Amino acid sequence: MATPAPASKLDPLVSLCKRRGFIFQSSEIYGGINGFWDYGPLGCELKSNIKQSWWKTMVRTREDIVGLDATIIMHPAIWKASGHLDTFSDPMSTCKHCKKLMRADQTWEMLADNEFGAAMTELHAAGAPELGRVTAWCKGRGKGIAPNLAAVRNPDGILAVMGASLAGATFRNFVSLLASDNLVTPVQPCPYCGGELTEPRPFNLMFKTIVGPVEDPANIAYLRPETAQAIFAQFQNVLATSRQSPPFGIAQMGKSFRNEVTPRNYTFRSREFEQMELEFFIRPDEAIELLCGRVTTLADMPDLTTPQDNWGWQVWHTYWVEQRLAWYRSVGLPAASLVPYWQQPAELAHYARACVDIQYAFPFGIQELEGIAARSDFDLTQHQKHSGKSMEVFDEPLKLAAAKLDETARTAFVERVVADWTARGKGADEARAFVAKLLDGRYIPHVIEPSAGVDRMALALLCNAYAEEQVTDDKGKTETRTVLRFSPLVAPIKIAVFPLIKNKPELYAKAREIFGQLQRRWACFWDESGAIGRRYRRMDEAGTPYCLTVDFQTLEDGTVTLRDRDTMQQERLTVPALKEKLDEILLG
RNA sequence: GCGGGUGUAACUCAGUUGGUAGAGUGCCACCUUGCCAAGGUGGUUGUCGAGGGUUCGAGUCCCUUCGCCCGCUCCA
Repeated sequence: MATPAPASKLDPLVSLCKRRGFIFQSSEIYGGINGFWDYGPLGCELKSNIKQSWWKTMVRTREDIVGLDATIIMHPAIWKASGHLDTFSDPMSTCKHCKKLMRADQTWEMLADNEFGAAMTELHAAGAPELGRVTAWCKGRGKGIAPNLAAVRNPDGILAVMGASLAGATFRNFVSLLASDNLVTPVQPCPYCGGELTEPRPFNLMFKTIVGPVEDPANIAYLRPETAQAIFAQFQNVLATSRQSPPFGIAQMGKSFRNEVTPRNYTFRSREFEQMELEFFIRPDEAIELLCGRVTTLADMPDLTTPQDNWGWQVWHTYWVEQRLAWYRSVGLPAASLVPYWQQPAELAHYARACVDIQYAFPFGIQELEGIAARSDFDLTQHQKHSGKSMEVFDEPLKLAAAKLDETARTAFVERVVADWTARGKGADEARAFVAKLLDGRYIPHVIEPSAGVDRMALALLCNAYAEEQVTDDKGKTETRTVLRFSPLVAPIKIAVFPLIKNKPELYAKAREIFGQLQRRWACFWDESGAIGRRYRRMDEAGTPYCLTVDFQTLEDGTVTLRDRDTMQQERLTVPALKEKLDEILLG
């Protein structure tokens, strides 16, 4: 009867993370709090290295992306405009029988779409439903289709009493009565099994707070559920001050908050988490056509290494997928562990033209690290509508290009765009207004959004790095060596410095001197206690790629030994040579 | 939110029919040590997840609650 709990595949890693100081449970001394995690001494270095690498790759080493650091709490209207206030706060119901959770406002629609609903419609359509037919169905097919419907569970008892009230009932009332155990109060039926649904409960996935000391509903604000909206809200300010114009991007890292229904899988789905997001603003394809004559699409098999003026949104989107994959590889996730997933058209949000998830093969399943969405001009348009402020850019080259068109070419272009838009289900008036602006050099930029999770990346790196290996010593004794094989680029500690023996003052002093030098460049760790082998193994568990040991030969010729974490081999080299070597490796 | 499992030292775990908590590892100090969890000596650690109840007495039995893990919903 007592089935043993299946062990989590993450358990050994969770244990190591606590033991070595990577990750602790938040508020542990008070019993913890669900969905929140703290990063200890090694964990915060790891996270910091991830973020630094991202920032360097995305912002510092590019001329077309600039940074932003916006607040976590913003004007609540932002979340109205973005759609979060509506989509993040659906009332939900749970079926008391089959335990499924669903949006309360969709239960009737779901019912209408399935076999259960069809059967109900048929029975109800008889006008004044005949008890006999209803009873027959409940005793027959109903058992398979809606096993938890009250009338199916107790057809004779319930239906006998209920006959009168069923006559003349509306469809919903009819079904609701059949779902009712007490025969009187209609209950919401579960579209999956006919069971009774709970009262709709508000499910707000956004954290609410109050701005100012007065606890008044008028002062309600939200902790941001994503960092990206601030980028849109500050779009015009950045545009005006950064001397950038599309194509260009705005990058931001920071905390976000979601009241997740089920925080699970260690830090993977946390309620407070950190994101690294880019909004890369591009010209609409119609503008590219005016500027370059035609739009480059994936069908042209473009070279994706260097951005080109004639790229359309599709090429930009794929470019960013490639760029992001390259970054994951560069910080140590093997290409084979990364699984890009192209969302099917039916899965896309209504505003998205394409979305690729970059997934990692976690021990608990293949899960998303980053989503790269082509969001068209949806977000900026929303903010323009809600704020009343223009989100357009003025594009001088575009205006000049448009001015060169003669009357026939101009008309042809307009008609082509209108035809294209109406074919995609948009209004002709809307299309004409867009073209008119475009010919004047004005448009709302489209956007490609690579949005990555810092904590998820940290977890992926930990999972990827974790290894237990069997090592056999000189005496033939075999034991397990636990090692975190981080790329040196993200390793919390880059190099540890040991005096071979601590009770020889000259040796000790020399080691301290070298440690002092190295510390100015990299995250270093000093360890003088215990045998040398033990110190090496301690650093293996911390994922430190190099250990430097100062011995008696150091005093003679200035060389030290450098021990490699992965091969456990040593090489002897001078301190300047070592600095050069590490610089080469750690510059990335 | 629902169901199942689980919670004892920093980590891994033992703890009998209820009788007042232990092992290994780690960690710290000293000695020893010329390079892979070496040896010796000494030391350190617990609201037994929390709260309540039953009892003369609860880590152990009952109730409540919280966290974690495993399954249903979410997508950074």
